[in-house]
Order: sequence, then structure tokens, then C-alpha cells
Amino acid sequence: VDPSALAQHIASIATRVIDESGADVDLAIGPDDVALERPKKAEFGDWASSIALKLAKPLSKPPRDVADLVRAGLLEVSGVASVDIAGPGFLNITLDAGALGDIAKTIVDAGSAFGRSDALVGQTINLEFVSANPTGPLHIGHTRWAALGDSLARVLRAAGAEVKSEFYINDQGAQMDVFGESVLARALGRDVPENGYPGSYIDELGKQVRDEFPHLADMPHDEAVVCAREAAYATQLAAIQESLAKFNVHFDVWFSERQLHVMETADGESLIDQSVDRLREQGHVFDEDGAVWVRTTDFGDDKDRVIRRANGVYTYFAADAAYYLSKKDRGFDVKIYLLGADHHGYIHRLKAIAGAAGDDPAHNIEVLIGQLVSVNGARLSKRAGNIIELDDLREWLGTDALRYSLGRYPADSPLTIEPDILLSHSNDNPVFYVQYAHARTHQVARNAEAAGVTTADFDPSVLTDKTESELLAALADYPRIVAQAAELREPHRVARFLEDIAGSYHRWYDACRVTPKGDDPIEPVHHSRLMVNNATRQVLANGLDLLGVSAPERM
RNA sequence: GCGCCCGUAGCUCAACGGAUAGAGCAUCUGACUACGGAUCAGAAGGUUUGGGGUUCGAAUCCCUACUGGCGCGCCA
Repeated sequence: VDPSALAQHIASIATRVIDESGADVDLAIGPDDVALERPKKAEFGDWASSIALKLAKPLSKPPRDVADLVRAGLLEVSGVASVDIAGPGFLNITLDAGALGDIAKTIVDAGSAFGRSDALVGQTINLEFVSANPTGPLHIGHTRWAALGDSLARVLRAAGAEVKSEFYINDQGAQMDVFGESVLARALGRDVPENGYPGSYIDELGKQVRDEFPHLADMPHDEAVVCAREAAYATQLAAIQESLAKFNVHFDVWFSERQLHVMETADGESLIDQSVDRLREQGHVFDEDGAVWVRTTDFGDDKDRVIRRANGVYTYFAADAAYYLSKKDRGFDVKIYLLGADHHGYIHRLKAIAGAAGDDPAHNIEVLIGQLVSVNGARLSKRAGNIIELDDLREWLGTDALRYSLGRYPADSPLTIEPDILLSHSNDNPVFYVQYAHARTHQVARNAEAAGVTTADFDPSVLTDKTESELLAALADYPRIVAQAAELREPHRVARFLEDIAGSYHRWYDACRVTPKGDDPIEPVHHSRLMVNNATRQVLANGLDLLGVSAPERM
């Protein structure tokens, strides 16, 4: 009896109770509505549901009376050992040891697939994050979204969604020209212009450009700027891609903003030209003072936005709109944007684009806003001046510690990273706590194998220790946690769950031996416990993978 | 001025509208002939920023005050 089967049982029992009550209510109860959860305290059983509390009002009956009816139905489900009604009407369900223990074999058999579900099956999702200008190294502001976005992509896929992770390269516009001028100036041995890009990495790019184009000084200025800009752009983009790859962050699509500006149609229209026309067709575009506007106030914005200036030049907003339409045309149902808190003013604007494009702003677009990160005692980049670099952080703290510590908090929670803690090998460092538990499962398995303990004679009914029940029920909950993390777009739930599992495992390890002590004989319970050990190992490994963190076999 | 986000134990932070608000650290007490103790058991620690409201039930939803962060261009 795994939790999803149990939820299904409760849903059908609840439906029957409604039918038999004769009450004039039209309630469809599905497995997601029964509020099945792991109770906070062991004395409340293995699983708990508040379904009776929810049904009390529509049925006009006291919650405990409803609970009695559901309880009677539950007792007939095989594997259910007892059902208690507690408090205002909670159903506390205890499974018998065999039913609970079966999950260990289920997990081991499923292997790396355990935790996958069809919760989001059929959804195609575009997930855009980081999207930095290719004019400098990635900094701490990008680091959180890199970690979070990559983990979210993995979690969404595990829940059955079809996901493309996408990096929007802002390679068009004024900042690219400033970048080109800055690199060119250094290549020619001059100071960077006022408001140009600072930092020694510009010197390095200048040196590279000078080697690549020995006659740079003889070229017309405009031509030289383009040479410098394009060569430096290629190098800098490659550097960004390498930084992200080392950080275990993967993108499916690298989308160049330039695609939106180049001519596409026979009559010389770019995607941006077309997108303005398309928004106009939907009736949310108007002309005023010589400029072209989008009526974003129709969608909650506090003022309307110019999309094309009176001088004929498009605003940045126009590229945003064209980019959105590209995503729509590529067939994504849901477009998710991960943005920093300093961009929250864009939410209404982006929603307005979706609405003006004929999409539903409430469903087809989601903008996740994250609070900023700070690092205690971080040193500023030597190469890029006044920023904290992703590469420096990664080399200092390690990919695992950095990704885990960024991944275990909700995006909207402001966050301070404490390097002293991340570098310590103890309980106050959650990533080590979880990774150590995983390494320990391997050590236990190695010892068991050496002693002749094997999973071949698995008998779930002997797994009766209370630490065992706690661990098994928690392991069984993993697929639901992943599905919930995907639906809520909150990958940190996986990290918190793994910390619970690691704690349960350590407690179980303390109470239950897998390999007999000394010369004690091997008994059936030892074989069965090895399965519990291996199931824990699998869940920890699967969960760490969703976070982009390694699962070491030894530490 | 307007808008968005946040405010939970000494610290860092959790908590599908559900039970006595939980973990880790720090503090105190234990397990030390230990399948790696990088572990485990226990104690102590709270008016969930204040005040109203909705609900059988509120840290969570609504209103309000306060504190902190951020944003409000025919810039990108």
C-alpha cells in the first residue's frame, strides 16, 4: 500500500460516503483532495488525512461522524492495520509491517526511476533563467538562479513535464556596443571610455582581439568596434557556458536576441516587426505622440508601455514581446521566467505581453521572483571589479555545497550564505549531513556483502522497529514530495525532505543492525534490513540528483 | 508618493488553511568494547513584528500600523 494507492482508496471511500449520505452536494473527491500526509508525530500513525474535516461542512455532519464512516471503509483495505480518529476528526492510519516494508523492494526495483510521476504529464514548459548579458562573468546574482532553475527543470521533468531550459542571450543593443568600445580601447592600449566596462578581464579580451586582428589600428573605427565586439562576445559567451557547465547547470536552448532583430520575411520584416503587428491584431496596441504603445494597464500594469519610440527605434520591451511570441510559437503551454527581485517591476509587463498575445496571463506565463543572496566574507572578483563571481564562489566552496545551500531555500526567502558552515564537516552543514548518510548506506552495504547478508530473502513483515516504520513511510513519500515540488515550483522541498530522510536513516542505523555484531548469526531480519538500507541509498541518490549535487560512495 | 517581496526560537531557516508552530547550530545532560561517532538520545529555548477580521481551525487568507529589501524612463 503506497501513499498514492492509499489516497485513491480514501478518495473512493469518501465518494461513497457522500453518495450514501443522501446530502444534496456535488463534490468530486480525487486522490489530491484527501490531504494525505505524513503526520508530525509518530504516535499519529504512518499516514494521516483531514478529509473528514473538509467534508463535515458540505455534509452538515460533525467531523468525527464523517471520520467514523471513512474509518469503517479504510479498515477493509488490505495492509491497513488500524485507523484512529484523533483531535477534531483526523484519521490516523497505521499500516501493518508487511505493507509498509514492501516499499523497500519497490524502491530498489524502480531504481533511479523511483520518484518519477505523471503529475505534470502532457505539459510543455519553457523555463528561462540566468539570461545574462555576454559582456562579463556571471556573478552571485546569477548563481542562485542557475542553481534553482536547473534543479527546477529536473524536478519538473521528474513529474512528467516536457521541459526546455533556456538562456536568453542579450547580445543586441547599447550595452553590447559599450562592451565593444571597451575591448577595442584596451586592444589599442587606450583607457576604456567613460561608463565603459571596468575590470582586468576586459584587458585580457583586448589582448586576444589585438592578436586576432593585427591591423586593428588601421581599420575604420566602426569596423574595428565590430571586430572587437564580436570576437570578445564569442569568448565571453564561451566563458559563461563553461562556468555553468562546471556548476552542473544545463541549458537546452541558447537563444540569441539577435534572432529577433534580423530580417525574416520577404517584405523585410523582423520577428519584432511581426510581433508588434500581431499584438496590434489582438487590440492592445495604440499610437500616441508618434510612438507605439501596448496597453499593459489592461493587465494590471500601473502605466502603459512604449514598444516603439517616436524616432522609430524599438524599446527593449519589443524584444521581450517578440521573444515571448517565439516561445508561444514553439508550442510551450507554460512559460516560466526566473527573475531577481530587482526585476519585479516586469511582472505586469510580461503578463501583459502574454495577454496581448491572446494567452491567458494566469496560466500560460509564470514569473518567479527571487530575493537576493549575500555571502558572508566573500571577496570581490579580482578580474571583474565590484562583483562576486560565480567561478570564485564555486572554487571556494565547491559545486555541491554551493548548489545545495542555494537549493534548500524557497526563492522568495532572502538568503545569507555562511561559508564557515559550508566548509565544515558536521551536522550544521546540511549537504554533508545528507551526503554522509548516502556514503554510509554504501559502507553498510559493503559490510553486509562481506558478511554474507543478501537481499534475496526479503521479508517485509519482520521490519517492525519503530525507527524502521518511520524511515519506510518517509521513503514512500518521496514521489509525492517531488510532484509537490514540481507543482509549486519549489525544488527546496526536495532538499528538506532529504534532510528528513538522512535523519531517519541515522536513527534507524543506530537502532537496527544490518550486519550482525561480532559472531552473532545472520537472521532473516538482517537480509530484510539490507533492502531498507539500499532503498534509502536509492532515494538519497535520486533526490541529490534532482538538486544537481553528487552522491559520493565514500567521503 | 505608488507598487512588489519579506518579518517565525539567541543564530540560519522550515511548515498543501489543520493536531502541542518544527529542524540544525549555539547552551546544558547523556551514549564512547562504535556495521565510519562526519552519529544518536534527552533538556531548555516562541504572544509566529503589533492590532483587528474571515473560519470548526490562521504563521498561512483579508484589512491596518510598523520594520527591512527592491522597483517605479519614448534606458537596456
